[in-house]
Amino acid sequence: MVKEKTAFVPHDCVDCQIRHRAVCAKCDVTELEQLETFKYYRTYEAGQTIIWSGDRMDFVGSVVSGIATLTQTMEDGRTQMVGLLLPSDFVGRPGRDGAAYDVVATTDLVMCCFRKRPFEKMMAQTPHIAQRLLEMTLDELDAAREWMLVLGRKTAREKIASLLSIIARRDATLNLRGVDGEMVFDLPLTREAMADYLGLTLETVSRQISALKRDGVIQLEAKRHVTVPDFARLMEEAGDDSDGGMLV
Amino acid sequence: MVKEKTAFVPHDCVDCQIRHRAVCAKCDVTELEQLETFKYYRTYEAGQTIIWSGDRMDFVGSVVSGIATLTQTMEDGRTQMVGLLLPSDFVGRPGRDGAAYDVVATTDLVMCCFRKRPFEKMMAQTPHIAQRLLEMTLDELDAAREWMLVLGRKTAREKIASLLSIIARRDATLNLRGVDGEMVFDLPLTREAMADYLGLTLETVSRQISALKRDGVIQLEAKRHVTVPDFARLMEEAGDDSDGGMLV
DNA sequence: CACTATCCTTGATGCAGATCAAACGCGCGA
DNA sequence: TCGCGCGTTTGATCTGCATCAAGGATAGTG
Repeated sequence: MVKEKTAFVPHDCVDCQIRHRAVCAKCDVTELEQLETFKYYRTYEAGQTIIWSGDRMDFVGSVVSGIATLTQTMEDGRTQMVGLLLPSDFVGRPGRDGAAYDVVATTDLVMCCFRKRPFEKMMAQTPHIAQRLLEMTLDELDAAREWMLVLGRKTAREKIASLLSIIARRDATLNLRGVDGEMVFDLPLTREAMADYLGLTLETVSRQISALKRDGVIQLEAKRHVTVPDFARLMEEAGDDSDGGMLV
Repeated sequence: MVKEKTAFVPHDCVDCQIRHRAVCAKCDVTELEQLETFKYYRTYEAGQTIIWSGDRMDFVGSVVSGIATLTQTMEDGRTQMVGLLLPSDFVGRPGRDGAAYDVVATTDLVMCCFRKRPFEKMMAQTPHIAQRLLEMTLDELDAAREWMLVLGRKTAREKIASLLSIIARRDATLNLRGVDGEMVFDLPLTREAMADYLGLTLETVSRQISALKRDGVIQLEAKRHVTVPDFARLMEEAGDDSDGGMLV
């Protein structure tokens, strides 16, 4: 891991990269100005825990850049990832003081934080914020339910293919590319993190990735760099119907 | 199944049983009156499908009485339950036209429906509704994530114990009883539905229930009537920490 | 009353994925 | 340059749950 300080530029909301997708997406200029009065930025290094489950939270916020995971852990150490936080995703729950999950940065990460009390107060008065947060939460709920099908009913191979197709699709949207033909991207997760996401062991993840590679569904270089020659094929392997099951 | 018509009394919002927990919980009298202009009731029989995945939805609504399930199905027939709808739970997603899941009544059921367009329009103008829906959606998201841990990391025995403890706890809150010592309730689901919830086969569900009975964790009469002599013991079997992991 | 349909239980067997174990490759610091 | 640590791969073996198969209990029906 390169340890030089990531260049970090706190910025105005007006030219924020995640502005159109984050909680503040619907806010007008006045509302943004109000938000900025209790806004601050924080950076985290790859591997750093951002929030411990059970901790008191005094902020909520959005991921600006980087990737974080949301995980639950049982007493005996079994862990399950329950969410993957990408740029623009929201962290924290207005109206609740304790954190329900561990949040860990898997890459260097920048968060746009809002002090919790003022944010809650503003949310009560600003329908735009509550409305946007509702949309985002409904999307997350759909994603969680999609994931329940993966966890409950798919085979190890299908699970891996599902994860790859999600990452590929997300990466494509983020970079404004289409979802067809050849796709190339980097895995943002270790084998262990993938296992935690999929309810598998890291050995099984490794084996199934090797199998998909052997069968020509994917190619990979340097363990993390993936090429999908035929996305439809990957979708088939995931057990999804061809259109990706995306709803409007 | 007794086929006589369930007595059904459509009623005013003011004396509605689920009023304080449903989407309309925060509405004042004026808002309730407005809601009533595009409200109607529908009844369904046990086993009836309320909504087919992919169908166009022209209403949203709340379960008034009875129980329904939310399920996803893969092309080859594998199914996963992704939600259990109890009285006061919300059905449908404002802003989306197609249904994402099958909704099936597992008992006779009454729904309070709102025509979708007027509801969406009112929601845009009535912060109370969007705020309440946000709270409810956040709760569902937490439940879904809790369930991801169950699906991804728990053993069959733990899964069954988890399901039983959820039903027991929910039943206790519904009937204003405490969560300690002996608890008695009826299973609202068939073995097959439990299997679909837990990502198991119905045979495994049956075996594990028998095992829990044999080990004295539960007693049961007539296949569906459950007595839990010691709730803490059940929680242990579920692999949860003793307090039930409930957050404020 | 037998007849049928559901729902449930129990048994025998097989297999997908967990577990245990070893070793590889690469970047980094000494 | 060597060696160490981490992420990863691969192999051997074990096991929890699925699968296949049969039969029991209960309620509704002709």
